[in-house]
Order: sequence, then C-alpha cells, then structure tokens
Amino acid sequence: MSDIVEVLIPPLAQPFTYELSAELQGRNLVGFHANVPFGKRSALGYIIKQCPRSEGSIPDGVTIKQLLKLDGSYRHFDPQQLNFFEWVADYYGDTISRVLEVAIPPAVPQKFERFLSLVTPAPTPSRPPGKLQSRILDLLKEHKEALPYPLVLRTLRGAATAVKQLAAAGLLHIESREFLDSHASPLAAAAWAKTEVSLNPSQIEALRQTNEALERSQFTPFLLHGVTGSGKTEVYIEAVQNALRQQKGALIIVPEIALTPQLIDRFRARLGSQIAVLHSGLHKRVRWDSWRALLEGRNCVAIGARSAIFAPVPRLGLIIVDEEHDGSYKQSEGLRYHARDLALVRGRMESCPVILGSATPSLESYYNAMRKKYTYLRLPSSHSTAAPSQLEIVDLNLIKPWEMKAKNLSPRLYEALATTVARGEQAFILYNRRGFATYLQCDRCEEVLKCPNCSVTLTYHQDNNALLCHYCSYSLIPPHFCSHCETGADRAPDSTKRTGAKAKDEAQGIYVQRGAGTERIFDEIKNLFPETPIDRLDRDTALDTESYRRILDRVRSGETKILIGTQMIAKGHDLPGVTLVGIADCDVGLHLPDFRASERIFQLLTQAAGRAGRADKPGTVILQTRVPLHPSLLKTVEKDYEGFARQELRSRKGLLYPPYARMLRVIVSSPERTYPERILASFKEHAMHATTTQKLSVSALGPAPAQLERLKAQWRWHLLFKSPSVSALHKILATLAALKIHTGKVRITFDLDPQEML
DNA sequence: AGCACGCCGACT
DNA sequence: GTCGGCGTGCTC
Repeated sequence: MSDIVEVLIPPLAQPFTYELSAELQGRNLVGFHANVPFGKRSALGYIIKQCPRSEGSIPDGVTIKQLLKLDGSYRHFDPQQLNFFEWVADYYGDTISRVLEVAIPPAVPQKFERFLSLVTPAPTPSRPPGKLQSRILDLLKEHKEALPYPLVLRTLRGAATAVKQLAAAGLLHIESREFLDSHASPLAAAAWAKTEVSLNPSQIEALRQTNEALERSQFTPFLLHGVTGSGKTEVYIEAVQNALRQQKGALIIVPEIALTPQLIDRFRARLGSQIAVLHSGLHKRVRWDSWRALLEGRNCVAIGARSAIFAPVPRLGLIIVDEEHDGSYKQSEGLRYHARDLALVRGRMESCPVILGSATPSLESYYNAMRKKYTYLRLPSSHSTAAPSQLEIVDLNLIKPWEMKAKNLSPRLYEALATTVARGEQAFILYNRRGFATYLQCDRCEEVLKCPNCSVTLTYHQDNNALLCHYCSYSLIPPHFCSHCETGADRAPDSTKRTGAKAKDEAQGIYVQRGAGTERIFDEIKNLFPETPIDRLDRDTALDTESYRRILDRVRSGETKILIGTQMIAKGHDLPGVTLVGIADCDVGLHLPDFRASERIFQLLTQAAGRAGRADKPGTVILQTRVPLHPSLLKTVEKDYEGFARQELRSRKGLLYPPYARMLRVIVSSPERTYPERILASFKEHAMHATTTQKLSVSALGPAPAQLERLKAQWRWHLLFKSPSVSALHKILATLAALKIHTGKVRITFDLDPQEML
C-alpha cells in the first residue's frame, strides 16, 4: 500500500495531504521539507505525518496530488520534536505552522567545495616533493581528514601549483564534497585546552545535586542563585561535562546580548569543538550548519539565544538557562513564547534536569523555589578576598541646580570619577536612555515634538542631528522655531506679554531640549574630563557585533577609562570589573505603568552594581536618584535580594499579579481609531459569558488604551485577563480566537504570560 | 501566504 | 466605457 503524507505549508494552519511518488515510497520522510504542487503554483512545506493510504485518511471531496520532490536532501527536524512543537502551539494558542517558522532555521542550499586528501597508501613519488609540496602533505597528515582547498590556499600562500603537481603525481586526491561551516576552521578545534579548575564547596554541592538528576534522567528544575562572580559558569561547564560523560547532549540558553565570541570561546575552550552555536544574527549558513550538525548527531551540545530552545540536541540530558530573569527570553512579536518557560516544558518532556541561573532571579522562579517546586541552589560570592563594594545613594533633591557639576552629574559622582581617573582605574556610567535629549519643547507654547505615528516624544540625537522615534524610526531634522505657536499661540502662558509682537520670529517659540540620554551624559563628562579617554556603549554606537566587540576591547585593554552606556553595560557579559560604577539616573523607567517595573529596576541596578570591584580592588557604586526611598533602590543598596523579593511578592499577592495569577493580554490594533475599543468590548462580553457558563475563575481588566496608544500609525487598545489557572485562560483564548472578526483592518494579538504591558 | 474571482469608484 | 481597489474563498 502506498504512503500518503501530511504537509504543513507555513503560515497556513491546516495540513495538506499528498501521495508519495513512486521514487519516494519506502522512506520515512517526516521532518523533510517538500516542494509540493499547490493550486496553480508550488509551495514549500514540512512533512509532519506519514501513513499508509487507507479509507479514512483522505479528506472528503478532494483529489490528492503527488508529492514529487523533496527540497534538499536533509531532514529539518527530528520527528520526536513534533510533540514539543505541538505543545508550544497549543499553549500559546497558535499553530504548529507558526512554531515551525520560528523554531527551524531556513535551509541554505548546499555548498560544494574541492577537498584535498592524501592518497593511501602513499605511492612512491617519482621524485622528491618540493618544499611547499611537503608542507601541503604535512598539513594533510596532521589533520587526518580531507581539507577544503581554499583553506589550504589560505594557510599556505601560493600553494595552487604545488597542489596541482601533487595531484598529477598521484599523491593527492581532489574531490568535490559538501562544504559545512565546521570545515571553515578545523584548525581552531585543536586549541581545546583542558584547564584544571578548583571548585568551591557550594559549586560542588550544586553539581552533586544536578548530577544526581542527570544520572536518573529525571525532570528536575533547579534555581541556581549566585551573584556575579560566584562561578555560575563553572557549574554550567562542569554539568555539561557530566552530561557528555554519560553520552547525553546539553542545551545552553543565554540572553541575546551575552552570546559573544568571548562567551563561545570560553565554552569551546572547555568543551571542545562539539558545540553548535545557534544565533539568528549569524550568517544563515552557519546557523543552518549548526542545526544540521545537531540533527545528524555530529554535535551534541548547543548554545544559543532564545530560539535555541527548539534545537534538535541529540539525547538531550540537560538544559541550562543563564540569566533566567532576562526579558529577552520572551519573544515580543509573532509567536510570543518564553524560552525559559519552554525550557522547563522541554525538560519535563525529555526527562532531564533544567538549571535556571541568575544573580537576580525572576520573582516567578524565586517563588517556585520557595515553594519547593524547584530545587534552590545558592552560590555565595567567591570574591571573599576583596572587600565588598560600597554602595551610596546621592539624593538629587538635596542638591541645588547650581551646585551640580553638570546637569546630570552630582559633586559626589564627579569627585569619585576624578579620583578613579587619577588612580588610573576605570569607571562605568549607566544611563538607561539613548540619545541626547528626551524631547524638544517650545519655550513659548510648551508644545512637545511627538512622533506622528506613535504616542511618544521624538528623541533628539546629536550624533546625526536628528529627532528620532525609538519605536518606528521616524526621523525629522530638528526645527529651530515652533510651528505650533502660529496656530496655537492662544495657549501660550506668556502670550499676553507678546501681544502686539509683529515679527514672525517673535511670535514663534524656540525649541529647548528636555531630559537626557547617553549622548548628553557623554558630553557632560567629556567637558569635565577633556583629557580622559571616554567611550559610549549603546544601540547607536554598537550597531553590530563588530563595533560592540571593538568598544569592549578598548575597555578590556584599559584604553577606555570611562564608559557611558545604557543597560548594555550592565547586561553585557564578559565585562571586566571596574572600580567605579555610577548610575546617573536610577529613576529611568521607574514610573512605567507596568507591574514589573520595580523588579526590572532592581535587576538592572543590582547587575550594574555587580560590575564594580575586581578581585584585588573593592568597588564603589554611586546611585543618583530623586526617589531615594524607593524600595528597589534601597534593597539594591542593602544587597538584599531576599528582602526585595519578599516585599515585591507581598505586593503582587495583594494585587493578584504573577506569580500569584496567570495573565492573558489581548491587544487589538487598527488604523481606524474606534475599532480596537469596540472589538475588545465585545471580546470582554464573550469572555465573561464563557466565564459564567464554564464556571471559570477569570477576571478582566479593561479594555483600555495601551500605554503606547499609537504605534507605527496604528491605534492600540488592550484587555487583560487574570486567573489562577492557565487552562481557564486557554479557554478564554480559544473562545476569542474562534470569533471571526470580519474587518480586514485590525490585528489581534494574544499574549499569554505577557512581559511588557506597553 | 498567494492567487483568483467579483463587484463598485475615478480617469489613462 | 475600462483600470483597479480590497473583500472572500480556496489551495491536498
């Protein structure tokens, strides 16, 4: 009996059935990409099911077509992964099709290259090989495997003729083979050094516990709580080695920003070249080759950002999520999955331990650890030799404007910078906002320049003399005079004074800069320390990994003495200890209408503070603020994570926010101003109806205009559901998704476990 | 998602 | 009179 297959053509939700052509019969093709005839065209799809043709297996009233050819000769996923993909689709109320889209890297056409190998046994050469010829032969002997011709040419300059001669003499074999990314530098694999590391008792205890779960192949979640420098990475590496010793694979997830060449080198140095690196920012070929290396079992350790949670690690025995509290684990567009949450799901499905590591655990994870759902592992600081860093608050309310050294620099921070620089040490200044000025405002009518597409102000960037929208990238050349004054002059507070003014420029206000950004702070410090090498690290200066690396290299080499930056300087792994960390304004982001604002500030400040101090020198941290009594700030200064968590959990419990409730956020956007509210109002009605008939414990908040009511020229409203049970939220989601909205101009987004509320 | 079919407005 | 707008429906 011939086989039929079900093919999923992203982004279409339902699968289509095809019959296998005679040549393709007899193979299991689940996981392959296929080019199928589809209407009047052809389409690419994934084969997700294969079964013998039988009565019920073909849908009524359709004549099935033949699947003629596969796209490429490689499987794109392991059939066993489908369980996980299905789970993810169900959980987030999305389709498997969309899961496959984000999970599987796009295939890259195979690349062929000429490979050189030794002919064995080596025939006796008619005459002794020349100097270059011998070096070619030696290189090949050294590596045992065939080497790509271009690589040999790069290693030994001018070897082309010598290669030809060797081949003609029958000593060398040249053949065309598929070129994989791992072939690009087989020489680097040799640099695998086995370093002896001594572990402290807490690390040993953490490893003992994780290893036990590993050996039993049992799903066990761990929360590894340890401050910066407590040796979490050592625990990860040792744990992975334990997995490898048991012939098991491992998966390491790190925040996007941490996935630097330095981090990868660190893992490679200890675990060898068997690591596949998955990174959407990488070249397509590298990404696809890494994926394939895992599928084919050539590599069994994967390291990558968010989307690596889908990696086809063979015999998966261990999952590690570093900096588990990091917000970048939640995808904020499309399939809104959370890689840390999925790590736990996958760990359960594959029966393996999952290690969540952080210096400032998310309250969700900490809560689970306190309730003994996770095994709590604490790593104390191992920098016991150095004095702990000193944290000070500078209350900006107590300083008169004329006492400030610069608009954003208190005398205390200035003095600390001066001594640090004088000692030849380094300082970081954190200011978590890009640009030069937050917005421009007319001095006459007080009009603020806003983005025409979004409900935010335009940020002034001095570097490129532009007003920029940070959400839609709208840009404008900064005007000098207010054009609003002409029409709205009656609103000007001092219009009476100016009545009678005839000249146009007198009737118009002048724009003044309000608020600051990293560019501005850079300027202020540069003016005060004109001789000191200063640099800036933010999304505008670190446009790509290359410029990011260059900036960090200058810090590491000691060339840069003061580095000013956004949260990038707090979150960037692999940053050296400096002796002074100044937080120019702790209050940025504090007043956002988001229940996680306090938690984020605490995490950011604690991480930034953790950058101060090296093993040999204690560090100083200076926090400038206008809210000196804010709990996030006080607990940061007291270095009291537990205290902060207790306080914050208490307030979350009172308001029924996570981890005490689950949330579903429904966002509706439309170019039509009135649509979102109307649709959400009807959604709420339907949801409340479902709540009563199905006896669900769900409460609804809203609908309300989103914080960013306008975004990219769309009007946005949202509706929030809270419930102690996630399955109740699933029912609401399904109910609402089933309502067919017959307007083409709206976009409806369901966000389960939302992280951002903007 | 494409691509076709189909029914109403302004204009080479 | 056509060209073309996007609503609706279908693709194994």
